[in-house]
Amino acid sequence: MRQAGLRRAKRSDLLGLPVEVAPRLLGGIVHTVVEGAGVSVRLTEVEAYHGQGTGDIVDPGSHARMGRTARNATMWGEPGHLYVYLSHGIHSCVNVVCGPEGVAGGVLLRAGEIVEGKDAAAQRRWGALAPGRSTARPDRDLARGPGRLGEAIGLRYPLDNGIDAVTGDPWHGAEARLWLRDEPLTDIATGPRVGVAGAAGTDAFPWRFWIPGDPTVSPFRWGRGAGPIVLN
DNA sequence: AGTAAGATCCAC
DNA sequence: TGGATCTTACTT
Repeated sequence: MRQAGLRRAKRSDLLGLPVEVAPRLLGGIVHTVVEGAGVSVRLTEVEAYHGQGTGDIVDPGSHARMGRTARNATMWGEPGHLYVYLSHGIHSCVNVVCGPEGVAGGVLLRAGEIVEGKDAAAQRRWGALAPGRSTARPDRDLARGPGRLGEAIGLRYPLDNGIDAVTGDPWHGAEARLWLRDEPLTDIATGPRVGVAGAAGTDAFPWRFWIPGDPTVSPFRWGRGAGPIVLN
């Protein structure tokens, strides 16, 4: 795969704080080959997550906020690997690990546009079109949301957790490669993270980054039971 | 050992 | 708006 204006990510590209790395991933591409099917997604929405000891303040919305555990171990490892976790018992969500080894951090891939392998992605997402469903789902929904993106590119918890997206080395029969823009985007929107409880999901942590106006960006919804925090 | 909540999605 | 579905982490 060769894309104009893009280059393969180097591990050093991902050494910084997640909140600094996240916007540089926008417009980049994650390419996977899983069970023989290649799919590429152009990233349009991401979120930064730190950890205990990462940056000036602890990120209360991070899986790594309490320190290293078996679950979040990948977040503490070498940058450029993918931290894949199970959300709500159903969805495999994907992060690009960043920060130096020994420091927790990652960027959640929240949404993107499938630019290669749409048929394979649609098969994974929806299978054969269900009888009685007359209209095909729009391409924009293939990877519009972190659970949908993970399913579209075929990465699964726990099998693919830890796969290296810098080298692209095979990992349990799958491969993943990360491409970055030669020139990072400059027109980027930021705001509070989606589905994150408490102060971590407010403007106190404007760590969601997206490409303004892109139709594949997920719709913003306040977390369940939460609402906008109105300051006096 | 029991339980509550979770970086979500979909249909009603 | 609520149910699915299961892992993790915290409580007893």
